[in-house]
Amino acid sequence: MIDETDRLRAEARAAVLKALAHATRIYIVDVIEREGPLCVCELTRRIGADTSTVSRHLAILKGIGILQDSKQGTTVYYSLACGCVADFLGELEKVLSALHQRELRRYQAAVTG
Amino acid sequence: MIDETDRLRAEARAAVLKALAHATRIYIVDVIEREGPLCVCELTRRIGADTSTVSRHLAILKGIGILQDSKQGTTVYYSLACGCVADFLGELEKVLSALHQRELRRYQAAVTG
DNA sequence: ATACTGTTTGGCTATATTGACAAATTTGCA
DNA sequence: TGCAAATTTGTCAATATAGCCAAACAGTAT
Repeated sequence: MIDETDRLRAEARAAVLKALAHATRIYIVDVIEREGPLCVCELTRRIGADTSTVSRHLAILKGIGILQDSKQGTTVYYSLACGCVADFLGELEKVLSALHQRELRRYQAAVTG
Repeated sequence: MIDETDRLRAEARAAVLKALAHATRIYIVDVIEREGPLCVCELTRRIGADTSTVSRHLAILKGIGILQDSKQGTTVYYSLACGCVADFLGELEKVLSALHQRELRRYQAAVTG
């Protein structure tokens, strides 16, 4: 049976991945990483969903510790809680392009017969 | 509104993250990365779930292109389809420990008052 | 106090995910 | 041919997730 340490590690990793595993949330992290802190209303404008929906996505990212918030008046700005996320996104992008390469090769092979 | 390119990138990233965002699946990838190709029955033994459940998790990972399979008799061995996954797991681990550090500091701050 | 803006939360429906069991499939072998 | 082992697939119930609307909440200014 699976080792207890391995199981706990798998669950911790899965929790972080789950927090990021949504197009809206990964977009939020990406755009904040590129442009710096943004408020809920600005993110809502860009995403085009209900404010409440965006707020809930932000709460998830804050909950896991990836984002932090700071209030200025009625406006809440969200920013990255740790720089490590940028490297993570970089590796994710590498995985993505590797998978894409494989996809292309498989397609070539299928066409070539 | 959100840029079309950004939206597509976010969805592609989310798809990969979703495939990995489950304790059982991230465990599977991790153990195969450490020990090499393993068959469904061996993985089932370690995970302790129904064979059909494990098989479905494997199908998800194969579907996104992270794993590949090869049949030997009635046995199916699953292996990593690309080495890039190891680096990805490494960065994930860094994120995790950074979040853990923050957690600790927050705890310290709470105790110290 | 009232009104206004920005944000979060309650409540609900719709959809997706997970996991087990049973049944079907594939392959090897007597 | 027929049995056994390994794996996949059909089906379904339980649970989780996502989204919206409406309502509550927090600041700011009139």
